[in-house]
Amino acid sequence: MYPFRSTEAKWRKIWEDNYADATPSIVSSSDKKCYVLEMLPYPSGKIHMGHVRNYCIGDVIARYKKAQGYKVLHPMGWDAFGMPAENAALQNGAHPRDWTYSNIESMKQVLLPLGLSYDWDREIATCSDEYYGHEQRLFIEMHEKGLVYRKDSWVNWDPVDNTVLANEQVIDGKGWRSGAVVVKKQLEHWCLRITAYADELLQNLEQLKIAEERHRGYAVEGWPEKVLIMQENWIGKSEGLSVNFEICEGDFGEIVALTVFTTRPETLFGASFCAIACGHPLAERLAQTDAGVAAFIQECQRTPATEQAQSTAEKMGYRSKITVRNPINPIETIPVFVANFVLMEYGTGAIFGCPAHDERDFAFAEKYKLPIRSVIHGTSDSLPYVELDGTMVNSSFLDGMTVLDARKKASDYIESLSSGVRQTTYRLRDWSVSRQRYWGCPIPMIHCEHCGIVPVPKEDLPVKLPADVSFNEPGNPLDKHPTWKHVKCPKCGAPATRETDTLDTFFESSWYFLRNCCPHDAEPVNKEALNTWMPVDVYIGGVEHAVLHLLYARFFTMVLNDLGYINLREPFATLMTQGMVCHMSYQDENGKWLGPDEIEKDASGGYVTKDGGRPVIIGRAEKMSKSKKNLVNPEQMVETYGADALRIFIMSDTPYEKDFDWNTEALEGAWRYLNKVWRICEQLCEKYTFSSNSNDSVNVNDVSKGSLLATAHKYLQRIEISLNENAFHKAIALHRELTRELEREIDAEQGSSLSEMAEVLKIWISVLMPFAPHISMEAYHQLFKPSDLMMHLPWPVLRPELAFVERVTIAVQVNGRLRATFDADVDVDTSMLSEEAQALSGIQKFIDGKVIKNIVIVKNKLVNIVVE
RNA sequence: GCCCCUGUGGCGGAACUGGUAGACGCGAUAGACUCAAAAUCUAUUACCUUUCAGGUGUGGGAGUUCAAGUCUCCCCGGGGGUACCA
Repeated sequence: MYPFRSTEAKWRKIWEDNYADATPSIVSSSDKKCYVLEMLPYPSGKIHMGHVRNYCIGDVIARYKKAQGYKVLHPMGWDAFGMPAENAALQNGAHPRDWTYSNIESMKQVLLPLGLSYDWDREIATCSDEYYGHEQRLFIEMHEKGLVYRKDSWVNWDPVDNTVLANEQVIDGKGWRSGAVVVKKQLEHWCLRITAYADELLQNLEQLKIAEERHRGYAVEGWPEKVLIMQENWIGKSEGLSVNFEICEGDFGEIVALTVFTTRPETLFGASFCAIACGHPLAERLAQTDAGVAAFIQECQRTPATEQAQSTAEKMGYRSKITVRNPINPIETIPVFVANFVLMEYGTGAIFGCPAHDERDFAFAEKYKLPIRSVIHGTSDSLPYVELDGTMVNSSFLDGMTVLDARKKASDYIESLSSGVRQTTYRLRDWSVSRQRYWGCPIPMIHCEHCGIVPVPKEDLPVKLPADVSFNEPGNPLDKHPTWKHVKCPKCGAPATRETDTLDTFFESSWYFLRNCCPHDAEPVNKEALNTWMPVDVYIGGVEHAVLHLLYARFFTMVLNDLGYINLREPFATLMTQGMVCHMSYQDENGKWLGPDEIEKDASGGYVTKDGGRPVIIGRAEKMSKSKKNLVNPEQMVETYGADALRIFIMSDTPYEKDFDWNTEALEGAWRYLNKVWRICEQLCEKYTFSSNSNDSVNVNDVSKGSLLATAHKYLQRIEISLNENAFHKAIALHRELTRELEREIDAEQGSSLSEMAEVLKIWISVLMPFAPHISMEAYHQLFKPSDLMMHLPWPVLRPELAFVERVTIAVQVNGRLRATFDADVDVDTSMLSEEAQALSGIQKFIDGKVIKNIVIVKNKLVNIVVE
């Protein structure tokens, strides 16, 4: 039995004592680097299987790259600010700092036994004054650049706790802790001008599709398509035209025209109505004189304000008494509706409707019997026709043009009339970073009655959080602190107050990957270190960060480039989003979640509750969560089966990007496999004595075809391919096949020479090392007894001439059905294949007495004989 | 609603540019070893039949092809994102 406990402890100690995973320095330009990074965890106190999966993926890549001779940067840190620390303070009186640091410590005690190759010397906790002090300096420099500003806008406000709540903390319109009805409150807060980068954030998505080859040495997918699409939608750029429709009747004071925004100016000739939002100034004016409009607006306001209710509400409109004139087609006037589906917040709060080419407008026109006039002759006659291929019709001077040409021409025309301007709108909003919370980075600003807002002088940084705070009163402890906020104005010396808002925790995670390159530098970042290590070559994390974190981090990189700190615009060359770790969940007949320890098998093999034998409903595998009681504790698994077994298991069976179904029996299978590996090693140690410097490789000419060494190289080649495409589960499957080949040779007692066997075993053990490092190191040392202790194993050098396949199996089909196979030399002449196939006895009976119409021969693959 | 992904044995999943479907693992069945159990090893494991052989099979239906899990069209199921964005 493989003594995994002692072996794993032994190797962890060796690695630790020898700083085996210290980040190497890059000395020459020929050094290849690889920066492997996993999204930094929040120190909640528990390491769960999702973390384990995330870090195992990163570690396999880091170790593989290291073995291949890359200089690898593989750091770990803690995203340590945030609300849970304050909630803990409220619940059990622990200081957020103590709570956070003790969680970090306990999580680290679970991570260390996994044998992850982190350079712990670079560990960062974002709540350290050192880290957030640098962050404050970046904030001030952004302020100097005009990228930070104060803004008045609406926030979720809990009137009992006197605090802003995040959207996630508003449940059914009530504060999650106080239960008070959350109100919208207008508040001054700090914003980052991310919209200034909207265009670049959007445009660069294109280049993120493919990772630049120089970072990996082979072509590889950059970012997953779905993440790129999500970011694109989030930024939501639309280019169009705002057009003024002259109001034909009535006097509305300063309002003489209705301005609408459109992305389809080419369809202006198809306009048959305009619609405005209930909150539009014109609607309010109309309501004063038109009781029908007023009643309609009231009716709309009865719909609950939740997004859910609004989006499912029926689309309704009310036809006002006024009409407007379409500037492109002034001989016609069209009616104006007040409509519940037009949003005041987007565009101008007014639209024109072209029913023939927009689904919603079409439905609206049918409902209110409005004209539907097609202006695009497209590839289909059914309406609405929303495609863009086609030619313009019924559109005066646009007739005959393509849609895109007409769009340009119509826009030019409207602009020449001064009836509108081209306009680009974005869905992306500036990033509000103020939080009325204690456990965050203090915003380094001072409010002075005389000088206004004054940044804290850089030499006074960091602005440290006070340790002595009370959570007994509601509201922001910083604001309530007796002394902390009172300072002198750095400019005029008059009494002034500190900003008591702290930064959103996404701020810390927006630049930690840069700090990781130079965690001990006196400056926020060190340009040379960034030039060396950035970009992150492989970034691994959950898809839930597809938009916010990854967008903010990209934004920061661009800003830090503009501030002169770094020489690149995009921080992450490749992004890998791993799937969730799921587990079977159980419920009783009342829907109460049951843990595995609360159920048992009954006589018929079904599950019942231990308590009372009530029936148990077995749910599908769901994401592990405390509430569903389907958690599996990683610590316990390492204790029972060892780190290597857990590592190899979690990388097996399922592609990394898909959800992973936990299965403790299969983990046991991985444990059995490692025991087998160990048993084989023990046998080999008895049988062979390898000289410690048996590094001379076997001459190719001395290796016989079909020998184990040739087989090992074939597997090495396939394993490399699998690893290069991040198909870790396939690499493990191939290793198991190779193990079987090795066992077969041992059983057969046949003949690889000593040096052949040495090379075979080096391949066999070294390719296992990224997955199961402890057992691999131990096995290697037992077998080869190197004179100096090794910290890592080098990746075996593939010998393509040995990996070359000499014999292939040819499939023989008759009329496309497989009837036989035979072996042939690779690349044998096609006519030979044909003859041999027809001569096979198993084939004769299918072709005897029939006319052969055709024979399809695919070299090295198959012969298909077509008869009759 | 729209967009994206996905559908292969009891289960997780393999299958390079269309070319032997089910690698590898889990589970299951039988056997060996054992006083017995565990561990280990061997064999079988898509389905059906008249089983030294043949037929059917990759959600369903059509099509292209000598050949379709793979390509095209239609339909159905599952998952995710997003939402009146003009």
